[in-house]
Amino acid sequence: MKHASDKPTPGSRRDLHSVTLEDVARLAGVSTITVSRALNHPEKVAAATLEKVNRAINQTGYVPNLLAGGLASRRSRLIAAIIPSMANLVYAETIKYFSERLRTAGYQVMLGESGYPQTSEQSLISAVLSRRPDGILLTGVTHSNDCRRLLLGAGIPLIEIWDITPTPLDVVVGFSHVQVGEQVADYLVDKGYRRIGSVSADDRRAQIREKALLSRLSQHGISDVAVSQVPAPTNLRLGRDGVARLLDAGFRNGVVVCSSDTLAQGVLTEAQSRRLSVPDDIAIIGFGDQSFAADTFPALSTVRIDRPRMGQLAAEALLTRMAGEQVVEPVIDLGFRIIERETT
Amino acid sequence: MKHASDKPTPGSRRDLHSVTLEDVARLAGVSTITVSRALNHPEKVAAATLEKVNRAINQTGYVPNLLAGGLASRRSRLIAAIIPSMANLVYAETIKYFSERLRTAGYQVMLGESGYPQTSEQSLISAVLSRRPDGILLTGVTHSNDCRRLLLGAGIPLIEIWDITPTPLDVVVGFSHVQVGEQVADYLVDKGYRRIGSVSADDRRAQIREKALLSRLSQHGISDVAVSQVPAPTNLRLGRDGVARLLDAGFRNGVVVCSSDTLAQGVLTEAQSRRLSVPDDIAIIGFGDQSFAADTFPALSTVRIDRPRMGQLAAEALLTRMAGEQVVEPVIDLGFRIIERETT
DNA sequence: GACTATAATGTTAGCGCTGTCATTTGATTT
DNA sequence: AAATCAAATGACAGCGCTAACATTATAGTC
Repeated sequence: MKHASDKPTPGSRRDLHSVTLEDVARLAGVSTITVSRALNHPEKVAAATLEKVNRAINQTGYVPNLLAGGLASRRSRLIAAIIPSMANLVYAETIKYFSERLRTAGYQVMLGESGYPQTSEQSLISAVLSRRPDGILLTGVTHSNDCRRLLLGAGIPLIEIWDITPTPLDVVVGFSHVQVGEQVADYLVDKGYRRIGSVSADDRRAQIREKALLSRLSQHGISDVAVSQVPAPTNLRLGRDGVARLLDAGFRNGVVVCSSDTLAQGVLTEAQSRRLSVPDDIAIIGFGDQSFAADTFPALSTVRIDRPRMGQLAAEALLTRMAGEQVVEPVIDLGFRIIERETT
Repeated sequence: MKHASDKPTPGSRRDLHSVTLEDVARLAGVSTITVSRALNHPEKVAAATLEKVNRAINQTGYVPNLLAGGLASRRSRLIAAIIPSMANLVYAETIKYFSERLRTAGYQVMLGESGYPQTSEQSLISAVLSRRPDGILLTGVTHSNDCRRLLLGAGIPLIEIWDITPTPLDVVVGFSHVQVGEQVADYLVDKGYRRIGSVSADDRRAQIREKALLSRLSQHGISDVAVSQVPAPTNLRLGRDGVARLLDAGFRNGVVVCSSDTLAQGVLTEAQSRRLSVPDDIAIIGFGDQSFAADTFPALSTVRIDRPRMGQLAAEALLTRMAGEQVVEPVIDLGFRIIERETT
């Protein structure tokens, strides 16, 4: 028997929340299923009944229990989004648009961070799946075999983003990091740069871009590229330190390719602190076109990814798949654009 | 009997996941409750049985269903954290430490963003409560009456952060924004500054700091403070524009107080673009001591909030409350520290 | 060796909701 | 007026799990 103490102290196990559908139904003088319908399929309920039910809901302060609802209907209305890190705004923006679209469709997005080395991606995915999400958004296209098995086994729609692959688990929305590296190489050579340096994070996609950059540069006859690797996640300090190594080794009058705008801003800062003129003494190109890139001084040249669109398209694709339909084009290449501003 | 088609197409409604406790129990030759115990209270199960069960779990690829578990046990092992915006790294870091601690205790943290004007905080909280979290972290201490009612009615532990109040809903971990404003005023006056400007976001806590700043300054006999308000969330551009208004109105040889480090970085950038020397022509102080603050050029003076500690203490308090215990000190003032670097 | 304490496991009854199918009601048709 | 149909509502079972109690096996006591 639940026993009420005088004060509804939060944390007391006496679940004030246990206003259930049944309580509402009783008050409204209808059956529980009618209340359920009033909530989930109001069009199937007579207007007068609907009103009675709504009044009862307000009176009781009823808050539906989606654990129960999800269990019964096998639809949790939960979407899991797995990103490397919340601390990287590059992902945050995609997720923002993704969530926004899904929220309007009645889903809640739950975030999972895969960037923690302590917990394996495998156990993250397990934890996430135990909430029985209706769909999953994954950042990146590389997954261990165990993860693939888990994910595929869940039998729910899977969207991969931030990369592209001819063989997605289900649907992929992204762009080619190889192409980014190559086009940046072409762009820089085209602009007349011959001395080229790279400050790049050690994460997989940054490495792919760098590798593609280097290989394309060597096709252009440039093979003595100064490379400085820094650990992900990136920050101003890492950019400064990364370019400092290059500079201290004599790098000058060239362009530094950075694997993120944050790194690029660090490079810019270091250049300023050494009274180097940008882009004359040292040119810089970033990656991501984050909001601050246009507003640094001088304004940062970078590679623009349409992150809002990535989030929206991912959401649309997921919605389509969750409706049980096939997506017309399961591999969506968003492309990218080199934005020339003042640092190159 | 589950029937596998050739390809386990994700999205097909045939729930491959429906490996249940019962399947595992049958395979292991025990009852379902024993499997449940092996998972949740392994110390109560004989070692040999535990091994049998684990083998069966691996063989079947069983993934627990926390919707069912949560419904039955009335413990979802879910914590909701409500922050104004993911896009603000100031919150992200607190949340990071908060989540980390809770993860080790077996909880998952679900994020909710309250910063979206479209959806009311009220409906956000409703949505969140419908997942029956075991606890909630709230950013800020100001809530509408409806929200208070909802939150208190949920009967779960509530932690408020990023501010302080003598009357928390349950437990609050934060610091006094009024004190920040006052101490910054004292510090600047003490340093000899007499011309003072403010570039501040229009969010509640920033406004409190600004108000306290102004009122303390006027106690010091300084009342002609140039104020420039910008909309939250802040970014570099807003900082530049905000200070530009001040500068264009003739502000010079003074210090600009910013409501965030991001804004301060924008001010710094604008100063650079105008070839103003910092701190001589214009001094700057930020707020937050985000990771980049120490690495700008010149390095940014700011107000340090111990965000990791805020997250950890919030987690500890929540854990204590969820264990049914009372927190010794329900109002935890973390304080803050003015960090003098090179811009003041 | 009968008796008690303890550890290990099982049985039963829901948790709060929704899918499915059944029933009732009133309107429409012929 | 009987037959037909759609709209509105309800009864019932069960989603997958665990709390609470019941039972059985094992060890410890005198």
